[in-house]
Amino acid sequence: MTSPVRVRIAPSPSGHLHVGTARIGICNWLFARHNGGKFILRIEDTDPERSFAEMVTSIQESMKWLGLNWDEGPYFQSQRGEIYTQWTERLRNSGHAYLCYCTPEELAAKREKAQQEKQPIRYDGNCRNLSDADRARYEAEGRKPALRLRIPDGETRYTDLVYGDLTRSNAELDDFVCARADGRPTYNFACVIDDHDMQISHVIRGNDHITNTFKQVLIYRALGVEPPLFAHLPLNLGKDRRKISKREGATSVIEYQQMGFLPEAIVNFLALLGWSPGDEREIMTRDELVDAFTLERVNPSNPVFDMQKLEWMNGEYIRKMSTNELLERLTPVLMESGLVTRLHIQTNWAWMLRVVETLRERIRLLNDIVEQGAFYFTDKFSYEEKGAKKYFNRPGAAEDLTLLSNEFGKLPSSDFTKVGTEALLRKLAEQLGRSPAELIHPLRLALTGMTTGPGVFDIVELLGRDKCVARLQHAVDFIRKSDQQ
RNA sequence: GUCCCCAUCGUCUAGCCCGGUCCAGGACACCGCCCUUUCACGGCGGUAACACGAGUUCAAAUCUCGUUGGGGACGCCA
Repeated sequence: MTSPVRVRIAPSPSGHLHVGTARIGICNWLFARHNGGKFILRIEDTDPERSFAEMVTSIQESMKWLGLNWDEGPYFQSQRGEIYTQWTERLRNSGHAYLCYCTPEELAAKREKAQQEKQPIRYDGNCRNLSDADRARYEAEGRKPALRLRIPDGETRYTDLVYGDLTRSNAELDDFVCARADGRPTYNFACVIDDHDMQISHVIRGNDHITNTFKQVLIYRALGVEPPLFAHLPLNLGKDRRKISKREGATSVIEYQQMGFLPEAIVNFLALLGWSPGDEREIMTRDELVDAFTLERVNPSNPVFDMQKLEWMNGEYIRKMSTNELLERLTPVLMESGLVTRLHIQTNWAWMLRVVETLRERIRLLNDIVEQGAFYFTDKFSYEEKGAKKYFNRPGAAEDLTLLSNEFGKLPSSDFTKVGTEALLRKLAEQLGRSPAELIHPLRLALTGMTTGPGVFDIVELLGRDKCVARLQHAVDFIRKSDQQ
């Protein structure tokens, strides 16, 4: 690599950071880090109608959350007006562009007509060869002209680092607008100016930009400037095989964050969408990704975003993490649920660690802790209907639980351990001539309201004698009450 | 309508550039068994793919062409 590697991610602040944009960002970031280059953040906010300050903030926060630290920027296109003006002048004077007096309304009408008549949708070249008199007439009407690039005959080609040699006939490309009537640049023009001005070495973006690339190459030529290298990545599709959209459910990184996904899992998963290291590794650390990432290994076909696999991967990361770190990540989730306060977590850290220990291999998302672990923090839960039918709605159920409650109550608290209570229950079962499971299932239901969950004696120990006894008695009351009805 | 791109299990992919080692490997999901107080974790096993048709070749998932299917682009949006 002769020139230094400089890549960029250029989101437009019309919404939160989209997972598609994030994936492109990850690839750019990995490419920069792999090559010891720079990763630049540029905000494409030339359209004030669709640019929101709070989204600029949100995008940056999501980037940071994913660990995509940038070396330069954010640059804002909205603050670069003078630079564009200079280049617009240069383009106008180069003779490669001309003024177009057609109004947006006229053009829209023509486009619609062409579409209805199933004709190619293209600019008709109305203003391509205007005489001075024509121009004067339009000016007299008060029309403000836009600046269009005059596309030469022939064809345009470039070598894509992912898709290889690509060619397109210039006849297929419109004379497109570079500067609007008010002087502001359009996307393609601003993009070229910025990439050149920021000395971007590789433009790595979604393959929906391939058509734009031909146009941009033409701009570079008209300006007499050397274009960067281009690499287009496949587009990740939603389950419906279309460009991932709102209908999909979660489309922005922030939503995944709120669902309880880990940033490292998202980065790992997204990096593997359309790219693979070539061996059979799947769970890869950030460093491993950086080390292995090359454009050559990008698969050109569009992948489908598979949420189930993301969830699996998130679970892998949860299980890999130390319990201490997991608890730290769980803390905000727990607090938000209203189940516990931060103070309670902090003052009971050791106990919390044991709680997390019992749940860690059962959760895939951080948020799963709320539903699955609620019983550790509150007595206010209802009994799972199916479970109650099966374990409570049985002759002798109340008696069994009463017996268990009494025996538990008699146990000195020093013996109220996982081992101690299990031994007690098994002995009791033997005396009753029943299998331990016949007591264990109702016990779990009484203690947690659920039929699934951590080992019941872990729960017993963590809850402690008093809570266990109280919950058993509450269950007995519940059974007697429903028996009366 | 025009143009561009893509095509291996349901999904993500390895293999394709440099044809034989591929009756196609891994992962998710699914199914079964084991472990077990439940669920989960873990272990073991299973179902499942080279879109189709021609051609080149002794030999094609791999090369060529066509068909079909999918995606994208065609804005004074980005």
